[in-house]
Amino acid sequence: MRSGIEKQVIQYLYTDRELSCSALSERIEKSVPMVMHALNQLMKRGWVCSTGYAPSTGGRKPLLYSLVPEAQYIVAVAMDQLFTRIQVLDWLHRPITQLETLALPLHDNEQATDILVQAIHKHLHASSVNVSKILGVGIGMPGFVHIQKGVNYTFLPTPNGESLRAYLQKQLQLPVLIDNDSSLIALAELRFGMAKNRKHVMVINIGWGTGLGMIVNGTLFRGHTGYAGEFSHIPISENKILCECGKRGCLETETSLLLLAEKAKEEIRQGKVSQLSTLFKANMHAVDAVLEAANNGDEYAIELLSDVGYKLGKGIAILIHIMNPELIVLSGRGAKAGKILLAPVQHALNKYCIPRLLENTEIAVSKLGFEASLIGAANLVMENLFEWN
Amino acid sequence: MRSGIEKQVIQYLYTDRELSCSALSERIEKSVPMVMHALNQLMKRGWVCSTGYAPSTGGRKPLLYSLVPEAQYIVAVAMDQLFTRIQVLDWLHRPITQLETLALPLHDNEQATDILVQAIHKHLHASSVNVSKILGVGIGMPGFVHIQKGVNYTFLPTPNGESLRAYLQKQLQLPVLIDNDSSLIALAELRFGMAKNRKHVMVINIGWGTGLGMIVNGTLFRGHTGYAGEFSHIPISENKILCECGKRGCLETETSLLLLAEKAKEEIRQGKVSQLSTLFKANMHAVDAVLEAANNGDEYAIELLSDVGYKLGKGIAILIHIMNPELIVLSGRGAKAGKILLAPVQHALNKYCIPRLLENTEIAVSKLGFEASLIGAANLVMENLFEWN
DNA sequence: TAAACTTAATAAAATATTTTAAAAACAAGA
DNA sequence: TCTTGTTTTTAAAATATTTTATTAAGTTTA
Repeated sequence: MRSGIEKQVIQYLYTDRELSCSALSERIEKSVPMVMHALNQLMKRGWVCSTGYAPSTGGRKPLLYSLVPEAQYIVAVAMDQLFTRIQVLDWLHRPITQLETLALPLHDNEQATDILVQAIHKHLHASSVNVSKILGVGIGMPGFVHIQKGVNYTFLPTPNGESLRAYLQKQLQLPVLIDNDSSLIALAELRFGMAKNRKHVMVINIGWGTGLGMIVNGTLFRGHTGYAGEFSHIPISENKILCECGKRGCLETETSLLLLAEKAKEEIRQGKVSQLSTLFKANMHAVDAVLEAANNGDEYAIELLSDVGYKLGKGIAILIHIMNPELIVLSGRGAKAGKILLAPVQHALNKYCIPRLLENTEIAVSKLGFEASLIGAANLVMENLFEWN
Repeated sequence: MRSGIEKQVIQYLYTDRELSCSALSERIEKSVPMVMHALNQLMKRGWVCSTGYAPSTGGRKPLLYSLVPEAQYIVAVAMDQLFTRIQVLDWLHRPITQLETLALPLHDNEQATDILVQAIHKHLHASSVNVSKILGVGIGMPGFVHIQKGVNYTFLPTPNGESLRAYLQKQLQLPVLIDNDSSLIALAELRFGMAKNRKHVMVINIGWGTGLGMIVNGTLFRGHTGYAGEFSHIPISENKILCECGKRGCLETETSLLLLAEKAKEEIRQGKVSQLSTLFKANMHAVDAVLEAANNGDEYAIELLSDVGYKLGKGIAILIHIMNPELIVLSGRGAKAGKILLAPVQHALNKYCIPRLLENTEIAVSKLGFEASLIGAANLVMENLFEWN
């Protein structure tokens, strides 16, 4: 990739699908002749093609360009503490292989890394994807991920302390990029979701725990050592419950869906009346059961989620005071029940936020939903295009 | 100012005092010939001069350049809720006039703006400063300041709703820049203090209240509508004390030095033994009395400040979790007693922070101290050089 | 103490990039 | 329908910027 312009053209076409030469020129802030040159180079390589004319806006019709979707593929991997999803996507996020979900608990799991490698290997072999067309593998994972070093300090250990990224790269014989799951969800929202073209957005990853991906000045914010957004462990609660992190009073102890599901199970056992009693027996994770029951209007499930929403809202109030974002996006697994969470979150914000700050902050539920993690993983590969060795 | 390079040369020489052409070239990321040209232009104008050779680092000695300190002056104004300081500074921050401090309470004060105007007018007249050499007036002030609009929504009202900046500009017949006081303190730390050359720094403005200026990605962070860093009103306390902002449980209710002084006065009245009983009678603000007593080793004052420090530390723990900064600077009026605050802050951080985050976060007391506000105000003018109309 | 290696400053050449000009394609109003 | 004003595209010219080469000045090593 000679010119930086070519790279930018690819990235803009990836996020915006179809753009004219002059539109690209404005975005990249380079002259039309230079962008035209880059487009011609990319067309020669077969990565870009023109896709007809856009309607005139008062003058000559602009010729539109877009990526050739099937020119290159990306392996997107979205991991959480319990499940891992794998899928090959093209440049339009269209699935090339069927989504594969495997149960892969990461906690204290020495074999996790090798299971992951085997799963990706098998996925690629089972589907007859042309491996030479694969640009790279993007993996979103929980834990303290150091992206420069390519290390995950929390999960997915490697033999003899090699960096996870290097190990995966060696095993898979493909370029591999890893990042924190919440960061990738935020990235997905920034490029393709509700945070698109926004500057300051907080994306809440409502999953087994509570994650945060921060968009600051239009880019993903990582902080000094890459661990910014440790939202779930801010000391805020007086409940004294011991958190996984070893401290007490973490926000996570009040908003974790995993803990909520435990509580629900216990109360159902003690005779609470709810749809959940049957759903819990179905082949479905307890958390998903609660989310589904709430969406079906089950009073008890709604009550449980509302409580989480209110506590979350108090945490978000802190976030708004410090960051003054224009938008808060509720995303991740819990976005399925986003509508139900929205009201109590808003309620808490009204109570805990200075009106001048709140009035300019929008609260929304992700439209990408649970797909955000996969899209973010794919996007990670695209954003780091040709920067690996 | 024709070229953007000239502006950057001025700004780098302003913050770094003396630099060689090649050092400037590296910083500005422009070739040596271009920077040389800009330097020559600026020397023709009499704003820049060469100041001898630097020691060799293995080859030819570099010729150093710096600003001509007395070429232009800046009026720096640092306001807080009770006092306003005014001083004319040169390009080396050397005082051209004597520091003037006037009591100017801003709360519910309709005349505040005109008093400010008159004070600046008088200050400039009394000292015989050549007004044509004044580049502009930089003012740091508390309240919700919207810098684009040049408006302060909290204090300093203007007749018939004109923007504060426009009004001041008209009245003073000089370019005026306004900004939030805590932001300017952070800016001062970034350019001349402990945050220099750092990327992610949180500067705590310990004053009558508790302010926060945020350095993110090496620049001052303002958020969506410019009010980022409303640290003091995060809902964190269970004390239920009604805050000025109208909410209960704000951090400010636990860390405000003004409230602390009130408490001290009350307890002294009830017979508490302390140096404070005599200091309170001196011609000194009660808050300064507490700070001084603490520095003198007064047990009661230290106890009061330690309590504030611990509460503040809990708030800072939240900040660290969200922002993952490399450095926290305790600055502002309270920095005088910074050493006393440091221990309880550190104590709270050890208790409330995830070790992995804390181990990469330095906590320090500002060396600029109370001067930061004036330096920040002057710097505000320099950073917006030639951008006004 | 001279040769070899550094770094800095300047001038000349080469390259990169933008600006301008012109042509093509289209819309809207007279 | 023709004219005028837009916008896009391409080519040519002008400008901006960097690269290279050269000279100058200094340090280090043999």
